[in-house]
Amino acid sequence: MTETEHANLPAESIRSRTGRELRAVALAQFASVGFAATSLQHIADAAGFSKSSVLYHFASKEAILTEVLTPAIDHLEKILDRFVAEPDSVESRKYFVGDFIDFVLHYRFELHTFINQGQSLVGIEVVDRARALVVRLAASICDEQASVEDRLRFGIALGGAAYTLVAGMTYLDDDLAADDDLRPALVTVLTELLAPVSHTLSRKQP
Amino acid sequence: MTETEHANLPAESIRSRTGRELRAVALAQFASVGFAATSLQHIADAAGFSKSSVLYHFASKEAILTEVLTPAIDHLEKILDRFVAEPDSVESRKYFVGDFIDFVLHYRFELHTFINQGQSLVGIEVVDRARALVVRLAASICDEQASVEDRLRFGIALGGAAYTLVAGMTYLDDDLAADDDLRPALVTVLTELLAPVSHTLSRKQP
DNA sequence: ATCGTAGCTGTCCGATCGGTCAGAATCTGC
DNA sequence: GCAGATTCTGACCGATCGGACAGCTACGAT
Repeated sequence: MTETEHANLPAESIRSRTGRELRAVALAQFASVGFAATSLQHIADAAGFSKSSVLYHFASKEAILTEVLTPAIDHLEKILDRFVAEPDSVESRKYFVGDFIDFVLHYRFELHTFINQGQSLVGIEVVDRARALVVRLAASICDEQASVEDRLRFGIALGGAAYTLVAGMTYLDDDLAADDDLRPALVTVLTELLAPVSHTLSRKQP
Repeated sequence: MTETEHANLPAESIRSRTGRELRAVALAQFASVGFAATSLQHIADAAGFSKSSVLYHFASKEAILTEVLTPAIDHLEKILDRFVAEPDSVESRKYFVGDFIDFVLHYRFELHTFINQGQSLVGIEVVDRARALVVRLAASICDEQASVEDRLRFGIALGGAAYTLVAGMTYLDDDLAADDDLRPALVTVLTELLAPVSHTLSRKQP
């Protein structure tokens, strides 16, 4: 954002600025140490506010999670809807993989949160919605007669991508890489992983 | 275990039987809902004992985690030691992937626990030991000049396998498959994922 | 029968947690 | 400047947590 652009924008309200900061801090903590291990006090401390201030802006801890995850889940739903609306083809597969990778790169922390903690967060509406989307995603990539290997390929692609962009970063000496470097590599690896699966697909879940 | 074998074994002591049951229940819960979200009371309820009984058998919650994870980490260390002790070759790689897959299949819940919750459990000695092993594993598969794609391949292989055998099972209609079916599929997929990496390796970490 | 020990339990404790609420501080529009 | 609204805060609450500890029961050895 250049100085010129800044001058043309309305000043951000305190409420939306504080809310934005709190959401960012919360998401980072949910993704790194988990929802259960993230306390409101930790979020408050990391953002430089009081716990009461956190609760002024969000009705509850769960409400924070909902606000933090909803944009990602909305987006996933959108690209999945588009994918299943088209007749299955190598082209539509390819297009979807591209969409999915952009999604993963953009919403890596959200993805990591609901993928790796989904089981402990069952019953929370936004997480249940995410889980339903994953089931639908699985069904659109692997049909009911999918082989063990196909299912593994899907699971490894999804879980591996979710893991390696977030948790995996803590195991390597450096940050993983810039998105510009990651994207082509992800395309290569995920395309390769899922390529055999595409040859066995007989139908797509609507 | 046949009846004959049973007759030749000393009766299991109450202590070791109770301890075994508690460990099994704890591991299942640590892997499914996470360490932080698993309470001693939950473990006790699931195993049919009181919380005090849990603490009679284990000094603390952390002590349970240590006892539960140590066998897996010992085993991972062993196969990794063996791998790095040999000169790098396609053969030793192949052998290691086989060892690793057996490890993953046998210790899937332990792996899932320390892979996906490592960050929230930093500072716990057994987890730090596991994390150090993963760093060492990464270094033995990817050298310092590893490409972005190689690192991704490693991360997706590790994180994906850890995820799909545990959490991934909750997203599919059925249990994934028997180990006899899983193993060859894992060999295929992980070998394929890591095959390009093997061609770029220049040295192994001792 | 008696004693010591293993195994188990309920009660209690201090700490932490998510959340409530009243009040103070700051901001905004007139 | 003033009043009202917004934002922020500290004190407090009940619930849950990991863990300490005393006490009970059952069992095996003498």
